[in-house]
Amino acid sequence: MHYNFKEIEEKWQSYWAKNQTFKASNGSDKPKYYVLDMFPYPSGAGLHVGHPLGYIASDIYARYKRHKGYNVLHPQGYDSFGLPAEQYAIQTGQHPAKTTEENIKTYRRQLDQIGFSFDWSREVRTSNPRYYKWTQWIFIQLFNSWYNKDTDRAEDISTLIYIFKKEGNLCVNASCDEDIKEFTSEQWEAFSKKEQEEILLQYRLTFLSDTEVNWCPELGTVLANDEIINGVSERGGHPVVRKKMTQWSMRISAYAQRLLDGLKSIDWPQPLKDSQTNWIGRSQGAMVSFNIKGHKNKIEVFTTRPDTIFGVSFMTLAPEHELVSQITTEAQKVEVESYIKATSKRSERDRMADVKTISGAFTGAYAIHPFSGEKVQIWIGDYVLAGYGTGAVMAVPCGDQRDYDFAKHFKIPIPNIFEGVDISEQAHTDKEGTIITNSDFLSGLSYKKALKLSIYELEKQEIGYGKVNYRLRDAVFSRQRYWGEPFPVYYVEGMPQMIDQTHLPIVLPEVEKYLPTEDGQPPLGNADTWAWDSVNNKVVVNGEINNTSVWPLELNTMPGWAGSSYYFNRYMDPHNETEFASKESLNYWKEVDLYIGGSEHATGHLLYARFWQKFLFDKGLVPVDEFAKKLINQGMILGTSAFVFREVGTKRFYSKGLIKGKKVHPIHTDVSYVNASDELDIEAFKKWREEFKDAQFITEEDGTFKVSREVEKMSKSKYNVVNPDHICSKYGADSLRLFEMFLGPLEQAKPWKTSGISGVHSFLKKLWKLFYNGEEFSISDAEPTAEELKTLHKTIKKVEEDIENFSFNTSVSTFMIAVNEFIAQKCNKRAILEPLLVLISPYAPHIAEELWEKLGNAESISTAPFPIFEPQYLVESTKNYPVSFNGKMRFTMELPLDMTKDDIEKVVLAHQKTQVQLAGRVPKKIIIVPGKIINIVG
RNA sequence: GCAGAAGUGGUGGAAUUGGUAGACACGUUGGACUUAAAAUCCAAUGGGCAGUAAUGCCCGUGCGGGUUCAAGUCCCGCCUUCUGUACCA
Repeated sequence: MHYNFKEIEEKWQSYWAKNQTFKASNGSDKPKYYVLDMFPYPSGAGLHVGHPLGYIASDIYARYKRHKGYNVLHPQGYDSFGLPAEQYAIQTGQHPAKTTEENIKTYRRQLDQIGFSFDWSREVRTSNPRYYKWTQWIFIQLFNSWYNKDTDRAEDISTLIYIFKKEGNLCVNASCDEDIKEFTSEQWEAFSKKEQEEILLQYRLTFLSDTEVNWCPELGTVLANDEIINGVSERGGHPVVRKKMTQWSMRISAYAQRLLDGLKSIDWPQPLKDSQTNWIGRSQGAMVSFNIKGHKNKIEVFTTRPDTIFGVSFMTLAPEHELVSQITTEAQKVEVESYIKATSKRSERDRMADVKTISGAFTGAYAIHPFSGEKVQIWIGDYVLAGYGTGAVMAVPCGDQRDYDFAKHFKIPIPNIFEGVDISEQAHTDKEGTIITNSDFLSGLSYKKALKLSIYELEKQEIGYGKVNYRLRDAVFSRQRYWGEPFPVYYVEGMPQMIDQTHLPIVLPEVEKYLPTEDGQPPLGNADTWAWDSVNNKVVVNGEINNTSVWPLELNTMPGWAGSSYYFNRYMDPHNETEFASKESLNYWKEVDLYIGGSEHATGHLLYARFWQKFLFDKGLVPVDEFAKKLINQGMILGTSAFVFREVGTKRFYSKGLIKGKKVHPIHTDVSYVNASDELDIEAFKKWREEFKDAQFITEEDGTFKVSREVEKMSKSKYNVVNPDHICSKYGADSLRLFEMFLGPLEQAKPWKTSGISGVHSFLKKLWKLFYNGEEFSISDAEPTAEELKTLHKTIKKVEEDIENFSFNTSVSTFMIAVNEFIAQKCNKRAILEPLLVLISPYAPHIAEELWEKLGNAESISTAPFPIFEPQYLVESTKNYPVSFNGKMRFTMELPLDMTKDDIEKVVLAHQKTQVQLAGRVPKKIIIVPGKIINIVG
């Protein structure tokens, strides 16, 4: 009977669904294991073969852990809020919920046909009100919290109010806004309710503020830094400008140090940790304030090199710096203003693209060096960024290349403060091994000592203080979009009020149009029923707004990362209506043991999720402060594009071998019209491209027309997308699963070539045939031979090691070797093939279930115990030694493993081939590593 | 510029602590079966040289050095590609 994968796969997929085979329970005698995939955004294009790669790997691991006796949680869901559904709604008027629902159906069908062992009873969708109720709830918790630096954790806002009442804010050490006024307890009590609210807002972990944001006019929304690539929007490639807006922000900066420290405790890929470390951007240094001659204002700067403070010969402010207009002298006014005008015109993108051109202007003002009292010129220049540090730098041209270039360009003096260092060509940026000179009390000191002493003196003379600075900015949390979580917020006299959590969820209102309103309000501004009745606690029509009991609701929605920042906790208890997850379920599952997903989320989702987890931990809402113990980034699957060559100016196409010397133009052709030997189906191509239906095709001598191949990112526009549906219907899900793993190491980017799938497909056919004698299912209960046991146990050993190391590609080879050997041994013994099926079952579960059932097992193979490796079957008595001469292997010799070195030496030297190799020479040295190698030197 | 990863046959890729480089596949070539095709099976397949042949020799893991009895693997110096990030004071 032949291997009918279609029938088998449908049969077992419905069996698993009907019997809820993979349903996990919150409690078991077995140890727990939580395997998670990054849940997908259900896009309209459906899945291509690149998407399931990580899901297959995690599924293999989850199934393996079940065989190993674990209670495995392996859920799946959808990150279903997002821009594409909204864009589609703008174009067609179709409600995003409907588009999303349809896309999810496609995704589910595609996922189901691959045979994943997901526990679908726990599915979550971020756009479902029953889910985003808890997203809104967490937002409220953040609003009601502040970060106490003394206890180094988030605390309830009531503890802050208590302190304010008791002693004002003078002794409060909090992560908060920078421009906070000091007040006493009496002053606090004297503030109006609104004033108190305004102050508290400066401390809350989510807060409203006027921030410079990345505004994308084309998309009509704000973008986060990680949504911008090279100065344009990640989605659509539209220009992005800076704009001031009142926005919700998340005080992630409060957690900067803990986010950094936490990286040490988690097993995540080093490149990913590095990019988070970079993104957080910790730098240690000092704040220094410089007095300005003739002004009472001071210029605050942050520097990592206070040890070089005597090398300061000028200061540079960002053109946007607030002091610029105040300090510029009459004489310099025209020059400074025209410079500011010129730089503000330059887009962010121009500034980034052009870092070589040096530009700036002198303000005419002077600062006073805090130690030497000398006059220091104050310049403005666009190499200083308004958004980093204080927007001003103390320039040390001898120690910083940008300062050096600026000084050279504007002929500003470059004093040298490094002993014995030549700075005539470039700045000296090395710290180690350099001695400071010409620096008053710092002269003669090394970098380390000078650094310490300079900070000590700054603090003693109250000129500055040591400080740690982070590049990490607070995260803007408002989006001017429709298809996102609404905020549980209404406004009373402009002050935000949280809706009581008992009234959640606040459900997204219906709108006529999904575009921003004509007066520039976000899309929710189009809603008629979007006001909060604070007496009856419900959403009512806008007409009822009376500013006494009915108030306007927030018009922004939350960003895409809101829903994905805690979903892994929700899977633990997804149907709970009273908590986002019960204490018991959280304490049982604790954290994700294995998380698989793409590295593109390094500084987005994976940072925000860690932030929320730490916050929830501080509030005692989750038991651990890192949500994923181990993380693996699966590599991208690339497409193998195909090109045909068209002669320029004609309708003639030339086969790949004939283009030499001709003027041809490559054109992408759809990869489905090309076979494994790179031959084009000309008729199919003509049909596909109407304009070429009468084109001429010049073939090779053998009559074939060959295309040229190139590896590129898999994308619709390159016609190189391979749909898993086609693979499943032609070869089956088990073949797809095996092949995706066989392509190469999980974490590596690798090209897809459909032709290779015949290898794994014929492997499955061979496996099937092991159980059949012609048409008859035939299995023997005879005792296995030593050879058969050896093959089985070396396979068990290798496969187990490979899975533990996530080396899935090599275990597929191991299966092939095993099956090839069993065929050679003509083995059809139950004692061998039954354990073999369990080994293969995580990879190719359908065929394994079918043969397992045919062997007479009543229960699904999915919880059958993993075979135990027994080393005794691999014990060898002899070794086929490679015999090398001067390191080059010449021949092999079969020798007993218990032979002594002396005996081996004697036998080898006596060997006739050894005599031939030596050709009369006497060996200088003989290296014998028992069980490994023999090397004769001489 | 900075950070990270990687360079092995025609292709994807194997190769515990340094110990027989190219496992396993794809592709290619030849053969068997077939009216034919598909499917299946068998054989060969890193490059070069010599030999009728068995076989033998030389060269080979990006490049140049080094350590070692022995290097894809370790050390030093380069080159190239990919990914991320970028005037971060």
